[in-house]
Amino acid sequence: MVRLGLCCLFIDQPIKFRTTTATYIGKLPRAQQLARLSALCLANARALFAAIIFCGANKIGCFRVNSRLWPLKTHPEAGYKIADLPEVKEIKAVLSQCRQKAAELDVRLTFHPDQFVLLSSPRADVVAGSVQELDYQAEVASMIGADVINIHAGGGYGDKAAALKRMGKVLRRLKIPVRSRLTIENDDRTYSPADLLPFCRANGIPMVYDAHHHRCLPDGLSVQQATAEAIQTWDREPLFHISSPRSGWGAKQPGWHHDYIDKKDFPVEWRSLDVTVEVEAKAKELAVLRLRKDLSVVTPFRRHKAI
DNA sequence: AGCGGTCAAGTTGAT
DNA sequence: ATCAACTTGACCGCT
Repeated sequence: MVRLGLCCLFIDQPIKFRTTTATYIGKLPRAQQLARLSALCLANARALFAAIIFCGANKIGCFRVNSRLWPLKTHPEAGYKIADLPEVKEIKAVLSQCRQKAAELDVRLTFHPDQFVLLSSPRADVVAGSVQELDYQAEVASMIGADVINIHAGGGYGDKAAALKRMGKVLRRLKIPVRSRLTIENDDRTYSPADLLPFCRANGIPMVYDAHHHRCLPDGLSVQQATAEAIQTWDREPLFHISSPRSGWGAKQPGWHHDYIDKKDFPVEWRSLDVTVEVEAKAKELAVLRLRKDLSVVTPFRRHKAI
């Protein structure tokens, strides 16, 4: 019943996503920059195709796509349009194959923009950069058929209600490809499910429920309550996150991720649900495969609702 | 081939 | 003040 998801990388499979640095790219003439970036984008498109094949063959029903699939896409100097890359046709063709293969194998695709994407920041430049990054990820998401772009609510800035209000105003200005995919996840420091659920309901944003973060930042809601309320915010298959603490729940840093998932950390309330659970564990595909074995959950042939 | 230094970005909490 | 974490170590340049 539960669809397990793999996050971004492999440790055992020879599937690698490549990247570069702005410092290195900045030393090249523009034509060489674009040639280099083009090669990376094409290599990453092919790696994504291989990742989808692997997931399909191993009954991993979801794959989270690396934010750097197109490296430096929104960088102020090195940034580029995909149409400017010499191999744009090949890149688009492979990504189209990714979409088709993911649909055929029922591998759900998601994005999780990194920590710099903050719609609640009081700084206009931070919000503008965040929107640019979301536009980029939505461009790729549209090409490959990904239905989720999941972010955190950001910092508290000493006044969480004001921060959420700022984010609410930004939401109304997002373009459809971003807005229709955007989800918000509870984090382990600032925003609990109780903080986010009213906001998500009011704004029609699905909430990604992370049970590990919820344990790190409790709010009076039980796992069962948070689960039920999170599901209510979704108009398609809900998305949850699971991870285990590196050094136990009593450690100073329970938020740090372990290599694998301790099956006791997987909420029993989730076992019979039709949901996607992304596995955040450093052992990557090995952790997903071990967790499925531990849970004796077989990913069924069940399609999620695409956008 | 191996290894050390470096990498765009924001915010938080530990040290 | 610095650092590590965050969805993730990868890459360049020197030896």
